[in-house]
Amino acid sequence: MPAEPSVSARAKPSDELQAVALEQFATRGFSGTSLQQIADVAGYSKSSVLYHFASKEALLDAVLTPAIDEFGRILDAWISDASTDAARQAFLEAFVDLLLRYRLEVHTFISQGQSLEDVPVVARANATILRMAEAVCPPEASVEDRLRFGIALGGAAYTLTADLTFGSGMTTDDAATDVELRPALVHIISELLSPVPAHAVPASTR
Amino acid sequence: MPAEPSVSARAKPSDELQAVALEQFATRGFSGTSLQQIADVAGYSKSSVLYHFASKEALLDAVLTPAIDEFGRILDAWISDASTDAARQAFLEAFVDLLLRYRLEVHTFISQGQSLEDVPVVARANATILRMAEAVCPPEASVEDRLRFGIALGGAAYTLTADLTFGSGMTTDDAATDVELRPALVHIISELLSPVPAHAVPASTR
DNA sequence: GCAGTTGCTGACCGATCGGTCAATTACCGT
DNA sequence: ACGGTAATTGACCGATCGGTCAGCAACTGC
Repeated sequence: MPAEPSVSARAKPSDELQAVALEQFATRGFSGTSLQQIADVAGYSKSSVLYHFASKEALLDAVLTPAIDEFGRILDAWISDASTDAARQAFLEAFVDLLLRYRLEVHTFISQGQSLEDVPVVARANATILRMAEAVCPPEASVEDRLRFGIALGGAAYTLTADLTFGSGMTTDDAATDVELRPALVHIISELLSPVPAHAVPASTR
Repeated sequence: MPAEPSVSARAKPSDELQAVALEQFATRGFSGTSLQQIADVAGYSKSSVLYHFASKEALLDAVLTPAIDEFGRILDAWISDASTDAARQAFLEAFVDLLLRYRLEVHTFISQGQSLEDVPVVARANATILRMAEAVCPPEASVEDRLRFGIALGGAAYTLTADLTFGSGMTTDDAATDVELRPALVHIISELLSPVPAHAVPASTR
C-alpha cells in the first residue's frame, strides 16, 4: 500500500502548519504570531515551517487564499445574475455558509485588513469586500444603510470567533451548533441588509 | 504668564504619546506597534516614551482605562436602575455615545481582547462586556438573541473604524458626520437588541 | 550499491524588539 | 548663584524576530 487510503492518517505537514498558523493568526494576530510559535504548536522546527512556506507572509497567503477565492466566486455569481430577490437570498445563504466555514479566515482579514493591506491576498480581500459593499448598497444608499452593511459584516466576523461567546460556545467547531447558528445568522443578516420597511416576521420565530 | 491659558498650546507630552499610541494600537495592533514607531510618529525618542510610561503595557493601560471606566459606569447606572424601557433607552444612547467618543479604544479591545486577555485593563474590559451581555440577554435568551448582541457590539466596533468605510469616510473624526451617525447607530443597535416584535419606529426615519 | 530527491533540522545572521541606565539639558524656587 | 527636579536622550543589554544555509536522514529509481 503506497499511501494510506482513508484511515485518518497524519495530515500532510503543510496542511497541519496551515491549520496551526490560521488559528494563531486569528487569535494572536499576524504580527503577534511568530514562526517559532507556529512551529512549536505544530511540533516542527522553525526551519521546517520555512521549508514548506517561503516566508511568513507566504504562509498567510496560503492560509487566506481559499477563503477569499470562494468569496469572490459567490459574489461574482450573484452580481452576474439578474438581481432577483431569489438570487439575493441565495447569495445571502451562500455568504453565511462561507462565514461559518471560513470563520477564522474571515476574522483574520476583517480585523487585520488595515494593518495587512499591503499583503496581496489581503488587498484582494479588501477589494472584494468593497465590491460586495457596492453590490449590496446602491450608490445612493443612506449612511444608515452603509452602517448596516458594515455592522453585519464586522459583527458576524467578530461574533463567530469571540471566545467568550456571551454564554455558550459558538466558537467550537461543533457542527451541531453550526446548524443552529446558520438560520439565525441568515435571519439577522437578512434583516440588516434589507431595507427595514415591513419585515414579515412570523410571530412564531420568538 | 506662567502657563498658556487657552491658546491651543502644545499638549502635554504624555497626552500626545497616548494619542499616537492609541491610533497605532487600533490600526496596527498592539503587538504590531513598536515603541520606536510611537516615538517616531510623536516626535520623541523611544527613551522618552519609556520615561512617561513604565512599559509598553502600561501605555496600553493608560490609553484604554478611561474608556473602560466610563463603560463600566454607564453599565452600572443601567443595571442598578429599575429596568424600565426608558432606562434601557437611556443606556442605549449613552452606549452609542461611548462608542462614538471612544471608537479607537473600543476597537482596540474588541478586536484584540483575546490576545491581550492577560493585560489587566483588557481583562476588565472583557469582564464588563460579559456583564453587559448578561444584562442585555436574559439567561434563557436564544442563540439568535446572543448572536444579535455580539453582532451589534462587534459590528459597531468594526464599522466605526473601518477605513475603507464602504463609500464615505465615517472614520474621520468629523463631528458633522458623527451627528449623522448617532441616530442611525441608535436605531440599528436598538433594533438588534430589542426582541423584534413591534418596534415603534416613526415612518419619518426612513 | 549509489546518485537524486524530499523532508527536516541546528547553527547562524543582521535587525529589531522592550527595557535599563547614566549623562545631559532646562527650568524651578530660593 | 545654586541645588533640585523634571524631561529628554544615546548608548547599551539580552532576547527574539524573520530568514539563510549547510548538512543529515530516509526513501526513491536505476
